[in-house]
Amino acid sequence: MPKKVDHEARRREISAALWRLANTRGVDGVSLRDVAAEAGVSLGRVQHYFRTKDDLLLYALRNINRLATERIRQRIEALEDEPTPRTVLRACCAGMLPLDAESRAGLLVGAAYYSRAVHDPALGAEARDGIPRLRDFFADQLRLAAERGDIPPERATEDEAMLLISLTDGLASYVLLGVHGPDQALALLDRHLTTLFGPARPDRADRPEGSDPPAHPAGPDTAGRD
Amino acid sequence: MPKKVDHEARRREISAALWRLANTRGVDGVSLRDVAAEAGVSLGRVQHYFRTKDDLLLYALRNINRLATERIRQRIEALEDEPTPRTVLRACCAGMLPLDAESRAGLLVGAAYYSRAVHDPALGAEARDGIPRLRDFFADQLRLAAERGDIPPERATEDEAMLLISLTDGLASYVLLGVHGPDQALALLDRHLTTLFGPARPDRADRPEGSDPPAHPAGPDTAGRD
DNA sequence: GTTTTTACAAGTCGCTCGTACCGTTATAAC
DNA sequence: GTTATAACGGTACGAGCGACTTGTAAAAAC
Repeated sequence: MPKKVDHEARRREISAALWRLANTRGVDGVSLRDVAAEAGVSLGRVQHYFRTKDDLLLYALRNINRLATERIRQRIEALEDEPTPRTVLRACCAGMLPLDAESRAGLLVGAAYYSRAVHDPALGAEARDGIPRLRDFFADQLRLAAERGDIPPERATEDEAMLLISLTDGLASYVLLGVHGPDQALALLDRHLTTLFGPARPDRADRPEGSDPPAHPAGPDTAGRD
Repeated sequence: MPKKVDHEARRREISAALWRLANTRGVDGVSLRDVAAEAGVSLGRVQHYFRTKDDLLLYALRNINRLATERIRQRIEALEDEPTPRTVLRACCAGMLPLDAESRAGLLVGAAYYSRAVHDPALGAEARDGIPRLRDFFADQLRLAAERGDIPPERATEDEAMLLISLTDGLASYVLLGVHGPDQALALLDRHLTTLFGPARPDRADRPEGSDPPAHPAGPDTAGRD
């Protein structure tokens, strides 16, 4: 047999090129030739590693989701040793917002996929299936918060979790559209969390918002700007 | 001069055909020939009324937004003679959700545009400019509510308005994706409004949600199902 | 050293796309 | 009637698309 190459690595390289292009042009505006050129390889190579264009698209979407999940997980682990549910939830939501170039790119590509997923069942299922897991995780955190007395028990529900996810998603999409900036989105998120948890407790390091200051001076989970 | 036709009407007919197709295939998946066929006219006619494809797309988007605005306005006017700010806001938000076939189609097309608007400045501006007006309107309603003592004054802000808009947008996008149904989205919206306004007041006809019932038995602003 | 198989590169095919152009008809102005 | 022009329908063009096929080099297996 001939030289063995790392298939998975090659596929990642190619899908990375796809992201870079889809980032500025949308998924539908990218051809296989574009991807090949961006990746600096031949069209034949792209087709060697992905049977069809849909193959490539699906693979890239899966990886986008995987990376996003990983990014959020790291954000959580980067928190202080014993984070409160509130801090965990804030880190999760912040991870879903386009706060830095990388997450912005990921969301931009995700948005491009979204409009396809709405019509394409295969993509739709892929985009959909992460949500329930996220919701359950959020709900767990809310229940934890209720046990600690941080929030009233009647708000520790899956509905409340879904509300938080939907809100964050809406905030993110408006950042991408340019309706408001990443910092405003974060401030709005904090405002919602404050109505949920009440003003941030003084026995905790995470700061609430005052009347108008930026609401997040330099927390460990605060990403840089766009 | 030859026979005079209603240009505006023709343009509307053609863009209506575009919507019908974009509804199931996305904007990028629709060609001018498709539009012509769907509208039952020749390609030449489409080109006669829209110089380029972008012309058609932009016109259709403007009309989508106009119709959506109109639909919401009608929802508000359909309310009881002296609606509370809460009722008005609920009607607005409900109007932004895909509750019936028409609004679902509109949002589906809007979603298809969204992923283009993120990259295309012209479309982006078009999609963006309605938001501030909506936010201001929401904020006015919140201030009105604060004057009536329905909500605490510190929540009658433009931030709170933006929060409500973002949440509704997120809810809508998840309905389109199939994460949850229209009724669940409405229930979640009501949950948020309840945390804002408190449990629905008994001196008002608008019903709150109980523990699990559909949360909106037969209000005048409750659209049919999908 | 021969064979076999992988990893490509390059070219080609059939198709669809947006756009441009041309021809025809019908009507309003004169 | 004649003419001018809007309102089309039909067709053609060049580009770009995804998919496919073929050619080739090289390394692992024997």
